[in-house]
Amino acid sequence: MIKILVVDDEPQIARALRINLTAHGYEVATAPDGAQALRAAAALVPDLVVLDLGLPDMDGTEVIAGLRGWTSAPILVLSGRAASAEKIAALDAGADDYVTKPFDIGELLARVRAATRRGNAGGDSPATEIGSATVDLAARTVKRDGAEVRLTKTEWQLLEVLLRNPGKLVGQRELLHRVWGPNYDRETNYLRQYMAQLRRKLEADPARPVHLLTEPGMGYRFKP
Amino acid sequence: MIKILVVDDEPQIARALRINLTAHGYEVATAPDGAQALRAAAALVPDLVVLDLGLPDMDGTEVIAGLRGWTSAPILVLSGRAASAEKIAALDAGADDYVTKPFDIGELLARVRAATRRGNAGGDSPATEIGSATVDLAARTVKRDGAEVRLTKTEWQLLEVLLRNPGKLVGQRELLHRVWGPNYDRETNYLRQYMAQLRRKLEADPARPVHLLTEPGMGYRFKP
DNA sequence: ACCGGCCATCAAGAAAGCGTCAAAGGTGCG
DNA sequence: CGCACCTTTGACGCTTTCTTGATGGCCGGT
Repeated sequence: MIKILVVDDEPQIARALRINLTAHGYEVATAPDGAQALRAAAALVPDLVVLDLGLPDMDGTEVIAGLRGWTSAPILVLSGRAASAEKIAALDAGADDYVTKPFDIGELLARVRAATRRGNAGGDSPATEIGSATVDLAARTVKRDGAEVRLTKTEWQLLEVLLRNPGKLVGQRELLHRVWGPNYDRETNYLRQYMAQLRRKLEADPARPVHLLTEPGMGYRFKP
Repeated sequence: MIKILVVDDEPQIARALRINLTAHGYEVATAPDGAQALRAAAALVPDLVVLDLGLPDMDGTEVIAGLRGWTSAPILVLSGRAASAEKIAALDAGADDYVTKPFDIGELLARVRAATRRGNAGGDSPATEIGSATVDLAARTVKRDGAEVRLTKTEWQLLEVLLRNPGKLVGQRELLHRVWGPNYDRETNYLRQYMAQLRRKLEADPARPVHLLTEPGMGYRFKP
């Protein structure tokens, strides 16, 4: 979850931002002035800071400088002042973007996405645990006891369908359709063949599977 | 020297930008339309692109998409339209900033500084190790045992996609799309050809690659 | 207890994908 | 205009993977 720190002394604006950002899946914290903003930033280590320049206790550039001392998280400045000199000062102090009030909330969200996109570029992907093995669907890697395990294309496709429906039973026909195509309905021997291979590569005891389970007559199930 | 590509169909604006940017120590190239912009970007590999959205031949978001396939250099959009929907579309297409005309040249320069600062200090160590070879994506250089290794344009594009996803599997369709364009889907022989050349130039034992790996039936992977 | 259905496992032949070599178009440059 | 380099093709062994068939075990129904 991406953490955003909103710094604004006007409660209604802070509240509006919090609601909008939270609704879009961000984790939001707020601070009403510069001192608390710096403290909150140190405690939370946010991934992005939305900073109003019109704070009661400190100058905006000081806050930026205080943040830039130890973090390189993007800083998106809000301000009522449209003067170019103000913008230049903020940007050169270390801000990444500058939006003048009144602002369109959709545009602000787009700028937030643009700013966070860069940080996410080399990011990690979610991994699923299967007993002693770790499966990374995005990277297409499997690690087991530190060693890499290689899966073939068909094995990946089958495993992916199961892992994307954790705990749920997936019918044999659905598995066949998703992996081999709509013309395959009754080739359950394919499933047996490849489930056995997956178990051999992932389960601690392939003969007695714990996570890749067979539901006789119906299908298969991945149990986390 | 930081290279900037200015894309604008209005000669006086392009000229004004070139003069101002050059005066501030940047190396500037210009392009009057989208097609030439993409060609110039491929040839120059700029560190930043200033892009006017009102181009005669292509939609602005198409140009952004075309650039984003190749490079992750910051894109600063200029536009006469102040509508939020336009801004959101451009930012979500991959732009990093959006400035409406008429703009203050000082502010633009500050935004250029902010965008380039992020690229330099953003924590990305531009040098990647591949066995005995050292690849610098930003400088477009490869050194191996002290000697320079030359890569062709296509080789660079292919290598860049892989290196930007370290450890991750990149599907062959995605590789074809990113390097040769969206009309290439099944020309896996291209991939074989160029992967072989890259391995010959980078791997210690091209016949038994350690870093540029093949995942049969799926794609290729760069393993650090 | 017998039988039939379903599943796991093993063992081939068939097919697809990969690496490599070689050579024909294109393009830019001197 | 010719040259050099890069890109695009084509073809051929070779390995890996997919497909297919056969065998034996487990379980519920008769």
